[in-house]
Amino acid sequence: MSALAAGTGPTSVDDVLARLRARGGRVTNARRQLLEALFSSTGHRTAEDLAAEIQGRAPDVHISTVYRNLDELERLGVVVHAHLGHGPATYHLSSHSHSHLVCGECGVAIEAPDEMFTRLADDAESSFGFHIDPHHFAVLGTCKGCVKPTP
Amino acid sequence: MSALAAGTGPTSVDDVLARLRARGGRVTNARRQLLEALFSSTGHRTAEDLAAEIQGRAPDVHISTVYRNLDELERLGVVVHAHLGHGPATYHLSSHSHSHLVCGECGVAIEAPDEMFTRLADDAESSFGFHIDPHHFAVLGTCKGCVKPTP
DNA sequence: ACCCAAATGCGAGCTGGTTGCGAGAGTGCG
DNA sequence: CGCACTCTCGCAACCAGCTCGCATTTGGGT
Repeated sequence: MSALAAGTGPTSVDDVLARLRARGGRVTNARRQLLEALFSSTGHRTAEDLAAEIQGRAPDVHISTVYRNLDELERLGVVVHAHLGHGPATYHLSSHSHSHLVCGECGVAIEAPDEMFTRLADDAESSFGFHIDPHHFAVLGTCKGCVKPTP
Repeated sequence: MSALAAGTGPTSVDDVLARLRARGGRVTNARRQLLEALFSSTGHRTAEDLAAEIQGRAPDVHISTVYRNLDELERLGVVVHAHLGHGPATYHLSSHSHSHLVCGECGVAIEAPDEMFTRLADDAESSFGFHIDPHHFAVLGTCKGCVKPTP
């Protein structure tokens, strides 16, 4: 672990809002709603998904506001986004960050332990001086259940 | 290597055109141009890029035709596409297939030897029964030159 | 209570790619 | 060679997933 979250583990909605305020930011309804949506689930959420949940409670929070705030929270180190395939990006709290194995057939996303990547990381470092971030893009492949898809 | 290209190493434009014809497909100018563009370079080409080259010689080949033919060639096993980051997909002959390490700062794409992924592949297989395809999505990270970007 | 920068809602715009359609052109067959 | 069959093409419209400009609203320090 290194540049990942640099001591920025977000612990609660209020914690993040405080940090936002400390930075000169403001605590708005849209932000509180977004953070509540993010803290209330552990999974991979798309922006649209989050917007839909928020709009259930606060109908005129616009999706562009959701994008802007996800961006802002990402700059703050509170959330990260990852690409799990051809579809939309998924967002989650940086404290839940991990790598993914995504099945190209059925789309299932397996959360892989980081240790699985340490040897690849070492190799890339020693061969190319390249420091990998395995969290951002999923590794494509075929899952157990799809390995024999043609009946 | 296994499902990758199943004996389908394309050797020349005419070889592929013959295979296309054998399948009930037709040999058209757009297809010949596309194949020539693909065979004449080794790098990562975007659809737009290929279209531009083709349009230099055959101006009314439409980009949608390029997309459709890239698709078709992919189904044939002649080309593959890979995602090297947030931008457009890149296409190349399946015989040039390889993995990539892409720098999130400067965008450079390093072609990584497949052996670098064998241990990750083994781990994923034994832990999850998951068969990885490291060619399709690049691994993000930071390259040698960008590792100390803040002066 | 006042003020003003920060944030919002809204719609238009952008990139990358897909699709429906009618016209046109390869290819097998006679 | 010429016909017919159907594959493919060019085109424009469309779609997803974001992003941006702008006028308006609002949080919060004083």
